[in-house]
Amino acid sequence: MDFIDYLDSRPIYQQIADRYKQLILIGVMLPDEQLPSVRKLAMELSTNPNTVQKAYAALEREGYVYSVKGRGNFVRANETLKSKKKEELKGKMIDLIKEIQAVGLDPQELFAEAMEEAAEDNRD
Amino acid sequence: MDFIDYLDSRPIYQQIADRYKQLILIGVMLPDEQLPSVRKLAMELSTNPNTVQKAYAALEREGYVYSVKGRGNFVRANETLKSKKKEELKGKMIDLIKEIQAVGLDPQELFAEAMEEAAEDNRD
Amino acid sequence: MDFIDYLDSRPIYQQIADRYKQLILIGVMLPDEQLPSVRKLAMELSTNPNTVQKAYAALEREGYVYSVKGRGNFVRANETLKSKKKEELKGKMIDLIKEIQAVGLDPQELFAEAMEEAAEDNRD
Amino acid sequence: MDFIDYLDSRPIYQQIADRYKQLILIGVMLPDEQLPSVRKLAMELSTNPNTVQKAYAALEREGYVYSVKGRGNFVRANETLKSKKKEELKGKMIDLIKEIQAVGLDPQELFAEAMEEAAEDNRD
DNA sequence: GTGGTCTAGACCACA
DNA sequence: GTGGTCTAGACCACA
Repeated sequence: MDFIDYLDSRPIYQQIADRYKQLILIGVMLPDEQLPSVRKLAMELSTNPNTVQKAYAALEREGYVYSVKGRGNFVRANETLKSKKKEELKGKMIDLIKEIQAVGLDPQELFAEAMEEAAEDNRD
Repeated sequence: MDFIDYLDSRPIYQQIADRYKQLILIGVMLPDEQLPSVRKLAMELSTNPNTVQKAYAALEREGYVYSVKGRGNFVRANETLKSKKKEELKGKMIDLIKEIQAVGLDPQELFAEAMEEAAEDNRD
Repeated sequence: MDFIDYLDSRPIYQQIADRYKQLILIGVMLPDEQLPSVRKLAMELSTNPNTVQKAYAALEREGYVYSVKGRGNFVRANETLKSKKKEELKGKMIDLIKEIQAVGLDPQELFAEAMEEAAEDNRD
Repeated sequence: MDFIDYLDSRPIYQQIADRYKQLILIGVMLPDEQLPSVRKLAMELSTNPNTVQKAYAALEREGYVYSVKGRGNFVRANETLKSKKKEELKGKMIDLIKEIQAVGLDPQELFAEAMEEAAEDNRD
């Protein structure tokens, strides 16, 4: 259950937030389901409560969860979340496409090759 | 000629390195051509010489330039550079594809939409 | 009858107190009418009795109800209540007006626009 | 220059952020002007650098400043900021209007009285 | 020097 | 018990 990767260049609070975004978007965590308490998750991940707090604050700010004082953090009904995440990912894809074009390569070809390799990785 | 964008989230040394990588890959800078001296470029960009030094070090480490003590930095023959850059970009693309799949979206569809929007941006 | 909104940023005890203030001010609850017991209301709202207790204490402190030991909580005669609430709201309005002026906007114009939008919301 | 008010119910980081929002919106701080460094402002306000950091992070997230690693935080060109702030304030005004209507008072009348009193306060 | 992240630990409001 | 804020102090990347 330990999903912190110290080799990952993303800061810890970001990894935690990203992980929960994913769990919410794919429906593993359902609306109004409670997230682990700040302290409990900090213990489980052997990290500092402040770090978890920072992750939860980001999740609330971006509309993934709502926080009730004295009760805990809960998953928000995710009406628009998926399309928001899609826009975010599309933005990343556009940036990458431009970077590819900037050095004179063909995005379509590179995408196709990457899809193949990604499929191979998944088979492992 | 000022190619530093302070609104860009990449650190400055990274922006400088990326810019020269691009110039070399697309052939604007030719093999054995000399890069501006650290001091001169630092002046031109009104940035810290340490920063330019760091960018040049990165370029050398990644094989884009070679450095001659007391003479300066020069563009390497770019035989294998292009394929190396391609691998780097493919790696990024694979990561992004996995992120897209992780939230249950279709990479092919998202790529197609991103290509359209990137084309629109270029028309501006 | 459940008037707690977990998406509301106000703490729960505050929401309960505000709700009763409103019921009393508009005359739905009449002078000397008894409020539900702490336990009963806590059950109805599936919340903590401490929370209801805190709401009732606030109502008493602000003069909306009086408490009789061993009997319960009762609505106070609302002679001056309405004008007190009005002063409270006017205080909030003054703060908001000052905040609007502090950034160089026109309170009158903003108020007019807000009134229109509030009317639209009510039509829903 | 000390703009922290310990009697204010807003948290310190919020007060700092609000103060700079105001300075930027009314044009006291101009685009690309540098904010005091995190450490320096913390010293000036006798508060903790983390608290200032939190305020600056909020300002960046909301588009008021941009942050350059190793250089500092700078005011962003405020094209859309003013209209964003206006919407924020209008939202507050709408909430307040609804609260006024909920207890059967007349928002227009209360607004007029508040304007008068706000004017008196300013004369002090 | 600059900003950003993190730990350890305290304290408060709230349920 | 819960979340939120804050202090003190360390450490890292970057300019």
